[in-house]
Amino acid sequence: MLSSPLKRQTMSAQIVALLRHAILTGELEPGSQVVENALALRLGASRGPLREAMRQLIEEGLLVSVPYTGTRVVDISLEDVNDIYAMRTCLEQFAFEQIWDRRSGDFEQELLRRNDILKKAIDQADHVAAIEAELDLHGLVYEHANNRILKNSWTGLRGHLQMYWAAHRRAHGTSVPKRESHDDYIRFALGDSLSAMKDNLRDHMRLGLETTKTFVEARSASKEQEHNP
Amino acid sequence: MLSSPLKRQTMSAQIVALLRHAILTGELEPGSQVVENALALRLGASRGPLREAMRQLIEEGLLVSVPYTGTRVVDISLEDVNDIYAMRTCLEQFAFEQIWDRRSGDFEQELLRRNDILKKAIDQADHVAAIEAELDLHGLVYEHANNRILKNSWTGLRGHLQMYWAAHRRAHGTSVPKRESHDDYIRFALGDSLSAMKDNLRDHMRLGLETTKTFVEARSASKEQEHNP
DNA sequence: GCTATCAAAATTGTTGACAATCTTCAATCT
DNA sequence: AGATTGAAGATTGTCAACAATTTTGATAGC
Repeated sequence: MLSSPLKRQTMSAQIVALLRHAILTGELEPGSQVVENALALRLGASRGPLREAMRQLIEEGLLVSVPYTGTRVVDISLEDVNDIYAMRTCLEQFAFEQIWDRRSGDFEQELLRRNDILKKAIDQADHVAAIEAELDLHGLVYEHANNRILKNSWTGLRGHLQMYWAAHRRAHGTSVPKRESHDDYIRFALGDSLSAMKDNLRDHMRLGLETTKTFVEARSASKEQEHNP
Repeated sequence: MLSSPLKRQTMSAQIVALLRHAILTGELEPGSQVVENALALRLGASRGPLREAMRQLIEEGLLVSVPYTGTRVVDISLEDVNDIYAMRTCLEQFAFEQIWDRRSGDFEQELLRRNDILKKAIDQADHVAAIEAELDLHGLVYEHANNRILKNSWTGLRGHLQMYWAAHRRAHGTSVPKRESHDDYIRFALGDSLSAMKDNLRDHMRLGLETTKTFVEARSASKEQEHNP
């Protein structure tokens, strides 16, 4: 087996991937402090590459830094939830506009495949996999839209959504998505009416927004109590 | 007067601002190589802060880097132009949707003010100022939309647009925007029909796209010749 | 003349030490 | 007690030297 990774990757790049994963899964909790020295030691790297990785994640909006005082994982906020879902509705509708007249058999096949993966994850009560599967399902239309900037925007939104959903799951062990929650989405995505698809999207997002919003509100309330015990 | 500088800015932050400005105005030409050692020396800083600044600009899409071989200012490309204008149309329409029912007198006043600034810059044939003024004019709706993520997306698009237009101006000294080019935009933005505004936006963008596209095509052709002399 | 090989140059990647800044907390003064 | 000061600690910012990698260009062999 010659398939060793060969290390052709720079250390910063590896750290970026590692840190991002840790943040998105909640291994590094939202709002928690990230200390360069400690983290560099734990990762067996020096502070230089670590700082570069952190700088990238800051730019992605996953970390926030105040000069000379510290860096933290971005905290969950109600404003951000609203902004994210509003943007997401806009961009996903746009993505469907872009691909609508050139949807291929490939697209249909892959869409169904990803829905299967989602259902399997839900059936096995694998919450983490279910979150990824749902995001992958929605990601397909962005991938097919053939617009690099749009895809990047989705990647950014996707990260924040994953973080929020993971926090939600940790707080109320319950699985976020229902098994049939995307059957309509699929049907309309493969159907004939673009405007019907857009309507479905708007409703789908409104539902997701409400769910996430109530969670964030509850969380903020309990955080409030922590400071006034 | 106690208002001394007081704003301790970190060196990286200053470099980011400086470099970004240099790229957007074309002082650092699209496609040109950026060498860390030389630049650090010229700026009187060390490579550490410079690398962090560059990392941020890479994430913004203004620089591209290949490990161990070099970093360059992002080059002008036809695909990007198409992507940028498509995204811009989508996002600016979305921004108008968001603000439409709560446009204030403040909004109107500021919109007219920015249009005046644009016209003055055009009258004085100050091309650089005109580019900034046009982008500032379009920026107003994003600022009022009250969505942090949307505003960030605009900032990213704005940067690339500025770079393209600046390159256009340098190539064909001619001023890009006409004096009355935004009178319709203003009229519809302050009018009663959101869908009319959206239509105007679509046309406005199509026009801009065509202009920028022909420039980029011409540029690519002449670049081609450079390699086959 | 063409290709393969290797050494040198150019460039970026990494490290550890040191400096600057902010925060905390205890001691002091009113 | 409450406010003020100052010193110590924690954390990030900066620097210069060194290592790793890729590219380039000259050279030898065919």
